Amino acid sequence: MRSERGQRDTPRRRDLIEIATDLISEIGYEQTTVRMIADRMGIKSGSLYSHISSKEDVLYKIILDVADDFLERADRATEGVHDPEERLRALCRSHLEMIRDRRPAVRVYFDEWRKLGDANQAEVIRLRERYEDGFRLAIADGIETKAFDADPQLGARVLLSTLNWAPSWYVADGKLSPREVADQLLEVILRGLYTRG
Amino acid sequence: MRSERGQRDTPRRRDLIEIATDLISEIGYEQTTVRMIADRMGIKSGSLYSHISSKEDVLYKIILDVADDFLERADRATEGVHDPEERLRALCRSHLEMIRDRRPAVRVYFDEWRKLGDANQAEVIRLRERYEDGFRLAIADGIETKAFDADPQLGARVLLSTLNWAPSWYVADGKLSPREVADQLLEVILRGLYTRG
DNA sequence: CCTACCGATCGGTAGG
DNA sequence: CCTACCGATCGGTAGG
Repeated sequence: MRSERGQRDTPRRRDLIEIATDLISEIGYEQTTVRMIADRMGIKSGSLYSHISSKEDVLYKIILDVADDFLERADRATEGVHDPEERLRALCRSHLEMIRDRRPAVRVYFDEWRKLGDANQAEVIRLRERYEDGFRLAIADGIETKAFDADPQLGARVLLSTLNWAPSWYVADGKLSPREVADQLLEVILRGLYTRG
Repeated sequence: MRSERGQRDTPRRRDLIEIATDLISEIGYEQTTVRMIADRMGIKSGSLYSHISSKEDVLYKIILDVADDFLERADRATEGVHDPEERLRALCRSHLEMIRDRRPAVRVYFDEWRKLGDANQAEVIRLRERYEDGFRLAIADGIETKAFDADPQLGARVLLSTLNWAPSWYVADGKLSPREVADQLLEVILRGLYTRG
């Protein structure tokens, strides 16, 4: 039962995860060695294994945490918001805020999830689907209330593609806030979805 | 001078590149070993080096070729087309055709370009920028001729994000042709860019 | 294209 | 958390 110690959430383990997140986001999961992580922690590589059970465990922890955070933020942002357009706006803002707040972890989430084993990968996909369904539902609702007019799948595809690609173009340099960017983005996309009539 | 032999474009070398493309697209660059490539060619791993000079050379060849192909197809597709909207339509169709025709190589292009060394990476970025500029120019032209009304950067961002993310959602399963998908996509995005007046 | 091998490095473990 | 190490595997080379 001693291996359970490695799974508990201790401050030292959190350090490890944060250091690993930075490294993996910079040079990739495969190129990040357990020795690099240990070096930055100021310990020997063998000592890592009193905090973790394997290298993949670290990756899984990082990615799962991002998936959860995306979902939690989305839930909080849309709490009590019923208008479909306002829901979409809140979801987009929340998404961009997440990128702003946790850029390295978000990069790992998008770039490295394929490196997980099959079971872990399946869980991440499940969470991502649940997250994206929030967007799809808001768009479908918008169409039902006759505010939008378009293939809901197509509209969701355009919006989610733009958001999923956002780590490549959205730099939180202080010039534009997540709120402003989300509003600009939705101005174009919603106008495209609105019925002409 | 003997190492030059490894750089020439021979049928055997083309086999190697194709096999490597499939492997890398399936399991990633790092996980693909020179021994796996050699196995699929039916030779020993050491013998690979009469065709290539290094593993990264293979990756660079694959990615550079995709970047070139994207550009060539775009040039051909827009030859003599002057209307901005028609140019955009041709560019989108060409992009989706490329994904349909060369999916594994395209995946390597999008997923693995960061694994290249700095110099090679810079060249790939240069070509990608040139490719994307074709889209940006068409949108800017559309705005200048008063057909579109929006921040050209924003419109290009939405369109290019959707296209760059397309390997994740566009499956050429025979149901929808690149032409049909491009038209549907542009219907939403262009409507979003069109001025209300 | 093969045999035979290289130095380096990898993730991970045993036993303090 | 350390020392000391493990078997495995990596990309690549020499010399046919």
